[in-house]
Amino acid sequence: MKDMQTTYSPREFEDKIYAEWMKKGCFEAKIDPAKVPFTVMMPPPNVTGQLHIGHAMDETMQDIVVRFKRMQGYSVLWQPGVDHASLATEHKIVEKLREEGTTKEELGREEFLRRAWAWKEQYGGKIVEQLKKLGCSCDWSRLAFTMDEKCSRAVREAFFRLYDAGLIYRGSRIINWCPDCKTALSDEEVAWSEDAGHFWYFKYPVEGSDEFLTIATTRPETMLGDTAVAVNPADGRYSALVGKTLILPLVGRRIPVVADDYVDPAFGTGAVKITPAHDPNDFEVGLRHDLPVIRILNDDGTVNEQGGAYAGLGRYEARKRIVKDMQALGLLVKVENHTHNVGHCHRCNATLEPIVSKQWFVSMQTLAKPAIDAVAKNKTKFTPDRFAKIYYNWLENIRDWCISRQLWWGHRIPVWYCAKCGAEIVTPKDDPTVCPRCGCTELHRDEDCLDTWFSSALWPFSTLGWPEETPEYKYFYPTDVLVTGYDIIPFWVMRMMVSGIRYTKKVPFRDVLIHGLVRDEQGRKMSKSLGNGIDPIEVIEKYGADSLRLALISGVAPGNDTRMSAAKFEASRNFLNKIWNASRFVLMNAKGTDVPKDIAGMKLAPADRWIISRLMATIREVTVALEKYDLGIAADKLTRFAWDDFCDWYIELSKPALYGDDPEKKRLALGVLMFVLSSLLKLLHPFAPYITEEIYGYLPNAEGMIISADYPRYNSKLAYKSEAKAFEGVIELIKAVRAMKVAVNCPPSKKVHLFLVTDARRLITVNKGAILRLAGAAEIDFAESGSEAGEKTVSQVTGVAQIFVPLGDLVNIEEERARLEKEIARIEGEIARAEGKLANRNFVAKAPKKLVDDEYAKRDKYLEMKKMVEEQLKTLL
RNA sequence: GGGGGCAUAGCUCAGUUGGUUAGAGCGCACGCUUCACAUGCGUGAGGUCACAGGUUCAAGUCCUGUUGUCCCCACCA
Repeated sequence: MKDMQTTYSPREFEDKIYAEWMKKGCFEAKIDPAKVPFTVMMPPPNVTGQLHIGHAMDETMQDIVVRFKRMQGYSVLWQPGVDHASLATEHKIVEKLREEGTTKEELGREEFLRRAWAWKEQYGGKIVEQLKKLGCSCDWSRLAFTMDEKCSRAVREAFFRLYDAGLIYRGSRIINWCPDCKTALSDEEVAWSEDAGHFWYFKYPVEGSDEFLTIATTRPETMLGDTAVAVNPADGRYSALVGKTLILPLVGRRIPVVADDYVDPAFGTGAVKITPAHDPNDFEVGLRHDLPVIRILNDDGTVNEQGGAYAGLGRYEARKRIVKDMQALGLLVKVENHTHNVGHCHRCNATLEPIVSKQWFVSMQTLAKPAIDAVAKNKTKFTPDRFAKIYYNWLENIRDWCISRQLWWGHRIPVWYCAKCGAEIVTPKDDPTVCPRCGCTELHRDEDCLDTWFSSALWPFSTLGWPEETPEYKYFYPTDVLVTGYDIIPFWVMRMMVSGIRYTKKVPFRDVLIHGLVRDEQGRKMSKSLGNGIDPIEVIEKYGADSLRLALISGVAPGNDTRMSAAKFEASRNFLNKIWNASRFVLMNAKGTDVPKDIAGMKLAPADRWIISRLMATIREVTVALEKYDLGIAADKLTRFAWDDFCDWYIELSKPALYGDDPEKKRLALGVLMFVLSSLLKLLHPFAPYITEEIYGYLPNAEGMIISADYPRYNSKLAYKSEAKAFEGVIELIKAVRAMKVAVNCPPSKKVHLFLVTDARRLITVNKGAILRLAGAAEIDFAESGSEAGEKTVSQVTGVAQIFVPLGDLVNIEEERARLEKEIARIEGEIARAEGKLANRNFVAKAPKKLVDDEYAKRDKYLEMKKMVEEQLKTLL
């Protein structure tokens, strides 16, 4: 066995260890009837995507839970996969085609798709390699893709079932149209921003009079499609005009003035031009008043033939010309600056146009109800539970979901139209060839694709083979926990719940663990335009994957956003370096000593029992925290135990035995060190899999790999509560001596002589070596009183002993007296606080007895301490 | 307009069903080449837990309100 290197250098072993895990099939999910399954579905990253820091956090959280459960003995499936991301991917390919000087239309659908698949094969899946670097322990042999055969079948089946139930329909509605991507977007895909714009006031002449009606608009070009002007029925200013006819300027169309509650009399002029084809509210008004719908824009955002003289102009050019022309006619009243919310394409950021268009929709209301109930009845629980409110909020106000996209990369809508009779044909499996209504064989398939989220919504079961009742599906479904960010609750969580319940009659997951966003050092969102993103792969190269993982979950409360910076990676790296060196220390000394099998049967010293007691407490705390998905708390408890208790105290406490000449004591100390170290490594493994696996490999006779080890379990026989508490007295004593030395400027290297007045002579004698070493003392004498230490002494009262240190000329009597007076003041404060509480009759009567007793004991302890310090002070007068 | 988050040490944040003296990391001060580790060790300074009420024997924690701040939804043309 080679020795460990002096510093933690993750690059030396991380890749090697991952390769070993893969080689041994450590992540493979097995259907094992003897075990309880535990299933997690990885939110599939975009196939063309790069791992960003947000993914890294999401995947780290999943990996921690999954490794924990695997070690606990569950049969774990962590299902990985990637998403075809229809719009994002098609956008990239179109860009590339543009660079080559061609377009998708020129290539044609078939050739375009051939290119897209080739591109996916070449550039896709890079993210899989990045996930491996992070240490993700998913079952790669089951890697799924939302467009693979399995998932495509599920999509087809799901579409058929909804269509068959009348829950999918095709209709003309106002949708969000991206003129650059030339596709519809769902409401959820719209990115809103406050943009500076203008408010143009136009006069529309009233037919057969000299009057005008003034309206205000932010999009003058849409006037080409106006088919009415609306006013509020209660608005006295305009009541005479209701029912009259206006002449739409520039176009000459006769349009009515209608009364509708939708109009806010206090906003603008109180009169609204109505363009049913290009505004969702206007569309509704149009339906109520039976107005014509005149679409004036082409798919690319240019004005169509309805625009008369403006036909062919781009939307902004048309706007300019119309304003100019209105002004020329004297119909422009005024222009105001106006900032308003404008929708943008989440992919290309182009300003969206609301356009009336024939699209496919899923009616959501009936589907939403069971999904709401499932959470209300706790069949699925959100962690933290406040996110259930957000979920309800969405589902209770749900609108129909536009699922058609004018794209080619994706699941083509499985609807055929008969060329002869126009019948719509939808089948669950095979493509139809004959119209069932008229027998015609000329069928045309719908040109459009489904929204990517339609297939993502099926992810928890499509990956398991649904609609087939595969063994995987039966064993691993429903899944246990879904881990994702709060930003995709509406896109994904909600839709998985809806589809899962609809198709499988079961909730797709029992828990939803929601996390926040990773922000930059200044709390800003990371974005390409700001260039403030942190590349997780760079972090891994510099600090190691384990450091990255720890940094991402430490000090973060569930669901909260977190800021990342180099300081955090360094802190984690420093901690892991500490673990590395502590392990190195133990293993260097252990030289083949095995981890003892029966720790309780050994003759343990007080310090041993203390560290084992602390270990047990930590096991319990960490396990409880992990079961509640409190990853930040779990990591904190582990860090405190590892660094403070084990490294700073126990290792130092064990040195006298290790370096002493009693082989039995040495053997015992090594046994405890090995036991605690191996337990610690296991506890830490879900958080920092690489370093723990690497160190585990250095343990003598370590059976296999740490990944397959059992997670440590709390053992009440090893709790040693009262003994551990007693030993805290020794720690307190050591700390007191150190502080005394600092207070009187005694150099640490100068060993002092301790005189102790104490009842705990046995405890101190047993731990004498450790006390001498850690407190920086040369000798300990027990005394009946401080005077035995001489005239000039520094003293301190602790719970276990009264400490006297003769420090000769080093002691400045004045300073020491001041120090003691300060100490008395502190003690008096404590006494006053305790007595105040005890003077409260209600406290004594109503608080739990233990608390009251503790308070009495505390008061008495401080009264005693005060007496002792006062006596000491007298000797200095 | 509707909903939600946050407000705790100089900075970034924890604080697990209300219960000892409110914690960590970084920073700061002083001191340490102690044979695992200076990516370290020891000691310390630093907090009226945003504000005002309330519930309770007991509130950083629960309730109400106020202020500040951030986010999501809605989208007044």
